[in-house]
Amino acid sequence: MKISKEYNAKEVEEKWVEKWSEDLYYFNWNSNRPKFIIDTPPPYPTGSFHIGNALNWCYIDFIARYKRMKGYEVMFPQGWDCHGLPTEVKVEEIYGIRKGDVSREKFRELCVKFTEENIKKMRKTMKRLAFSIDWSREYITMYPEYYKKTQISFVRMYEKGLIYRGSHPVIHCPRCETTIALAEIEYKTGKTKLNYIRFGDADDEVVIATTRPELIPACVAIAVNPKDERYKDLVGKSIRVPIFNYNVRVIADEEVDPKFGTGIVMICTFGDRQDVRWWKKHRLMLRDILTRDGRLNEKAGKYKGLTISEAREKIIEDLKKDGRVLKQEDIEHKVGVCWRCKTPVEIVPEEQWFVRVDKDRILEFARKIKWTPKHMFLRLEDWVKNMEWDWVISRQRVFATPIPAWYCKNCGEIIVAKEEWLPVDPTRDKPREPCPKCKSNEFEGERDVLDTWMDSSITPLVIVGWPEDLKDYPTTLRPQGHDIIRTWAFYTILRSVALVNEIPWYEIVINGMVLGEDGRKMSKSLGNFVLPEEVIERYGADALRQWAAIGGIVGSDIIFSWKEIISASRFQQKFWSLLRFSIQHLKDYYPSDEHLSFLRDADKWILSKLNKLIEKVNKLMDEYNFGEALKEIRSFTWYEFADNYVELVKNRLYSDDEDKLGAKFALYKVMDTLIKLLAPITPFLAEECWNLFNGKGSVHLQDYPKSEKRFIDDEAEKRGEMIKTVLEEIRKYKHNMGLALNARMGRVIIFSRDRFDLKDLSGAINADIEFVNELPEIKMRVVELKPKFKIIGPMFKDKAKHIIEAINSLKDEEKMKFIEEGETIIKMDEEIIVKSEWFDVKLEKEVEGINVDVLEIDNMTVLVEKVS
RNA sequence: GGGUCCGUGGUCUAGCGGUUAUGACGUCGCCUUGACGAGGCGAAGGUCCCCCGUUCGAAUCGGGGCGGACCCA
Repeated sequence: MKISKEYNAKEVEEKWVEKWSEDLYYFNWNSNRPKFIIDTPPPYPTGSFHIGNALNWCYIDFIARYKRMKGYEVMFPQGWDCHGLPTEVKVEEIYGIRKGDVSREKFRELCVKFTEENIKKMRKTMKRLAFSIDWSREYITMYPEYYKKTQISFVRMYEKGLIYRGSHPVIHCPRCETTIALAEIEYKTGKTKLNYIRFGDADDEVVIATTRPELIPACVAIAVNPKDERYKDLVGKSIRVPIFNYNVRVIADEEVDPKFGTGIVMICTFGDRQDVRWWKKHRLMLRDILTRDGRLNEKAGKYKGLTISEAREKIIEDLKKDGRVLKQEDIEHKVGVCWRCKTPVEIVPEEQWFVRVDKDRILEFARKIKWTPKHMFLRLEDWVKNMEWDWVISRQRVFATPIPAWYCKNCGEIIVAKEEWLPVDPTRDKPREPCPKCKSNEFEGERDVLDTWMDSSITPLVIVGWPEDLKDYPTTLRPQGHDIIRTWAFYTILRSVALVNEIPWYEIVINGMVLGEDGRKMSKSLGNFVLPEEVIERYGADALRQWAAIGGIVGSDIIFSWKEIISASRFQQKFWSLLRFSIQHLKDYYPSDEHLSFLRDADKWILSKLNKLIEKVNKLMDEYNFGEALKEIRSFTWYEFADNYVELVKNRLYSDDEDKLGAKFALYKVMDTLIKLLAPITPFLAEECWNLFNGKGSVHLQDYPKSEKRFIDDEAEKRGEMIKTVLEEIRKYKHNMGLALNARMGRVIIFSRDRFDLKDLSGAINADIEFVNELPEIKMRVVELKPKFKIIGPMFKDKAKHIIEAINSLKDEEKMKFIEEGETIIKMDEEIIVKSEWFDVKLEKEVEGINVDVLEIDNMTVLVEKVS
């Protein structure tokens, strides 16, 4: 068979994408193998599988493929978290409509269609990247069979009293016109003005400082710090609110910062979360002045209908006319914005659905999960401990799972659907029973829908058969990014505890974010954005996968780097060349233990190193340290196997000697092993090589290599290392002498106490080599005595320095005597016997009378006869 | 302001009590050697952010700075 000289990654990969059968990765509940179930992230179907997703999925796939080869029945499912604002926003954009312009059904339909197209695109990229997903288990949260489960989870939690309807201030996005969760806020720094505004009348004037003058009509109290001497007398007084002419009380609270502004603050319903805290604590009244599309309402009097920023200008203007604005300072402040549309959010009082958050219980369960890396648990802990509010799950949108509830028109009773009624859309369907309280049949369907996290926080349950048939729980592993610990990880733990009183997974592995080549977050606006498709087009999927493995450790952010991609693809070329070489020599060869007797030092050396490599790689893969694992594989392949072993045995392989069987045996073992070790990381390269090398089945169905003790041989390794060292030194020598590396050279004489196999070495350097015991004509001089601190340090502690100084100050002939006799006596406070074995000795040797070059290699002296 | 992670040749990175401080990319020189010129062989290049301490010995441990990233107020 003709094998092309160049490895064409694109061609090979596209071939295997076509050829691989999808059932290669089907999960079977009936298998006897131990189960390994991965709760994979259902991405949001944006239509583009970006490089950050790719990193995450590479890690998952490394684990899935590795565990499969290790004998596990691996479930690698794939879902899509479809619902939510971004799609609604996108659909509104595409069709130039607002959600209210068409019927709910029509709007939902448009969203579904849009999402389906996006999923199709992303699926294609994922297949091209060789992710070993079981596509037969794909779930799509916007379809009734899935959202029915979301609704069941809602009903069950409602029945347990874990979901309730209540009135509470919530975060509201005026652009999206919906409530959002605390976790969905982002903070942005911006400049604003701090306004000093005079409240009250002539006899009791109060100057407050605020960044939000438009909220003056929502002012319900004025607060000062109780320790603030300046305002002692103010507390308890009633002060008039300017323009709106009603009175509010002055209260005292420790949380007022006396250093901010004037130290007097107005409390509004609601300017920020601190206002909410004060409002609750002091049982203040409520003045809700905002409409849900971000305008002021009738409570704001003449400012009714103005947007927040219009109102701010107008009110300041009016206050100025009245001489009530004393000062305006520019300040930096952080403002909470909607993480989807970046509009500043407001806090408004609302009737909403909430999920109770039992912080202690969630943390108790979260602690039972094994976190990789460990410190990521702290992020969750930090978040949970600082939570003040329950989780708001109702949203005023359309494209989401409907809340299965109605309100009785007659008596106002809340009717939550029975499980057997699900799925339902209460805006269309009716309850199947009359109102249990008043027997009325008139209902108002709930128009609010569920937070998308309600869909995606039950994935570990859904993939193992809940609610019909929960087969195996907790699942094994959750892989995800650190950006969604406070959302997805947190919600999933909460829901698992609430629904089945269990942790959702035994382990959670957190991956980092991908940064652009400039080290900043990858984003289109920064121009450092790279698409996986672009990398695949230029260097192939395996190269991208190698980058993912090697670029960083799990948990830390990783910088995208074309250099890494290039060096990955070079490694593939190198491996390909090795494969071609091996195949050429291994035609019709199959390893047999009968060939063990033909193993020479070089063979034993590489086999020993190979088996140690297997041990290391297994351990590293178990720890999800893919980078180290791949580095070990690469450096063994390149620096031990290719550069040295192959060079050493070439001569034997091209000869007719029977001991070429030893070389073939080792060559076969090494290639067979390396292909399998690489399979989880570069599945295409491995499959192509396996197909040419072995021809039987898929490499992905093979067992992962296990280290064979019988090949681990430290003595052989030592001899091999000596051979390798001599080879390298002679290469260097030839290079310095301007000789071609394969040029015939003069006789080589090695003076050494150790003996090793010279046959392959002789072939590799193209020279005759022999050992000698005595080289009487050599004169030796001690050049350096390098102390072995590991020995001397602990033995002599602080005296070590003096002993070393004493030894180094010996005269040349005394040093020589010290080496020959093996010890000497140093006089300090007492006499100390110092052994020469505590030092690394560097000798210089000179030869008289022969025309040779002398090489010092470790403990050997190598003479190279000069040929003129 | 709080928490977490991190500062190692030009760039990125490994090492986390004793190494000649790892490797990649880049740079320079030599070589078309029977797997590989998108290759091979070799070389140059480092105050391991700064200061103080622990120790016989610190890139590595402790303390304090300085700087960066992320998460949260």
